[in-house]
Amino acid sequence: MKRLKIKDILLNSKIGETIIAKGWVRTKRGSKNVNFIALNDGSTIHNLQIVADVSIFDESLLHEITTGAALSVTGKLTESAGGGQKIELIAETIELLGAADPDKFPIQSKRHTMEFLRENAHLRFRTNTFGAIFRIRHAMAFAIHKYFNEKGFNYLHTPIITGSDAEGAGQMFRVSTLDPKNPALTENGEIDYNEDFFGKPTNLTVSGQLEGELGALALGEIYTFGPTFRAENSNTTRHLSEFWMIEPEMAFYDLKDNMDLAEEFLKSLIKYALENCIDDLQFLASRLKQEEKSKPQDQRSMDLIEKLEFVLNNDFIRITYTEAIKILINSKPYKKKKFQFPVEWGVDLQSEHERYLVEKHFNCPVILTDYPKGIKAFYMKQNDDGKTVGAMDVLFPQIGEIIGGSQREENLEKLETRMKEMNIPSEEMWWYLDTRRYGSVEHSGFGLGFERFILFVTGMGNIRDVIAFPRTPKNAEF
RNA sequence: UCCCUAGUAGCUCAGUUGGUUAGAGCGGCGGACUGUUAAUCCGUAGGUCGUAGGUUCAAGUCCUACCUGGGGAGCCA
Repeated sequence: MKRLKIKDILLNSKIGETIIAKGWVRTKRGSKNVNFIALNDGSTIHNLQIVADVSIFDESLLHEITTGAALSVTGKLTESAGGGQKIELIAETIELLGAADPDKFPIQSKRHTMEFLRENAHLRFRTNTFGAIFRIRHAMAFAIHKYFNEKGFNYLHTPIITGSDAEGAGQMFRVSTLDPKNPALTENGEIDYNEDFFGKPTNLTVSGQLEGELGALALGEIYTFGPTFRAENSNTTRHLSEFWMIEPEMAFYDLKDNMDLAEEFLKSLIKYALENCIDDLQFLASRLKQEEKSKPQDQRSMDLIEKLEFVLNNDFIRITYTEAIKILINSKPYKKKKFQFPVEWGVDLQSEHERYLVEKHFNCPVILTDYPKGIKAFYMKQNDDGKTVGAMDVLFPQIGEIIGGSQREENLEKLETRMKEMNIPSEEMWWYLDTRRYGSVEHSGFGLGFERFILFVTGMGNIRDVIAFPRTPKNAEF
């Protein structure tokens, strides 16, 4: 007899069949004659109810069936006599695969705080919430590859270790094999990187974009999907030191093509989640609703599934940075001096401004384009007005910037001038500039923060709860 | 990094203007119960009050420093 997964048992198995199920005990309830065991094997949010007649099992065995224990159960499927489920398994044999000392096992069959579960990240997979989150996370990773594959994009593996410090996306983690206590020194007493593993200073990547462009300008369309590292001392609900990023890069795409792709891409992922993860989404939605009950009426947000459907069925608002500034200057909070930070053309928008636009003014995802060149990266396409660049940021309610992208500057001269202005060492970037020397074409790309997107789909509030083992300043446990 | 806030039983929390032996619910354990749904009922054990100093006759409670968590801001995806 073959072991069946609980998902398949609940979906396909027939009343009267004798089967084997294996999994972990969520709860056990008992009375004099019969014990009920909720068994979960991670294949679905739903549990299989095991019915154990007390008279046919050893008392010591039943005693060891506690929350967290692993069991193998053989029995016959029957229509459930109780109300909570359609079918249940009448146990004939129960094998205790692994006990879980009830005095020590930290996960109880009750609500735990997210903080407590974060400290028990090795066991939190065994809760309904984290089971749902990680099944959805997997489904979204799969849907990303599926989407790009179907569009003819090539998955490009850009390096994790980079010798370039010109990516300009923030503080980097150094990669070195030098002895930190006694590093090789030059005659001047400085660290001699010639003696280091790669013969030069190296770091963990903060973006695969520059290498991605090299691939796109030959393969046509590529995407990367890999870990990204930022050594910034950020302590927020939306930042990780190690996170996953998806970076498509497309030849012959202008800014509008780029936006169209970003919007279609995000919607296809949401659609996939609604079509394939509805059980888990419904669980998270009801969990969220429970949590919202403690909040004041005006701070409650839309139902999770309604929110996903709303984003799926509505066009993203597309406006330029310049138009956004006008809207902000005419806004109530601006006139009442409620904004903490100034609003004027040329300064970067603060999250209070983005939140106003997305959550109050439009109440819809917004794509902001054509930012002042002074606040954006060197590689962005310089517009004809001489003041702005072809950038685009996709802003989502509650989360803020979920995608940052741009059309890339393909003109060698303009790019070199801009690099000089921004003190970017162009000698080190010879390989990047070569793409503009030989057969340069217009191209575009963007970066999607995977965990930020998972936050949106799951409705979770803290980015540390949508990655298995979060790395943040002062925390690299597990 | 800055601002705010918290740290008391395995978990979630209460603990009054400083005052005797620090409490509750859940969980655990023991028992009861004809099918439960986070079962229910009765009983029971369980504490270096984050750490180190200080003030005081007396500190869980006040002060200082540090550590850790949470929320917000900045940096960004």
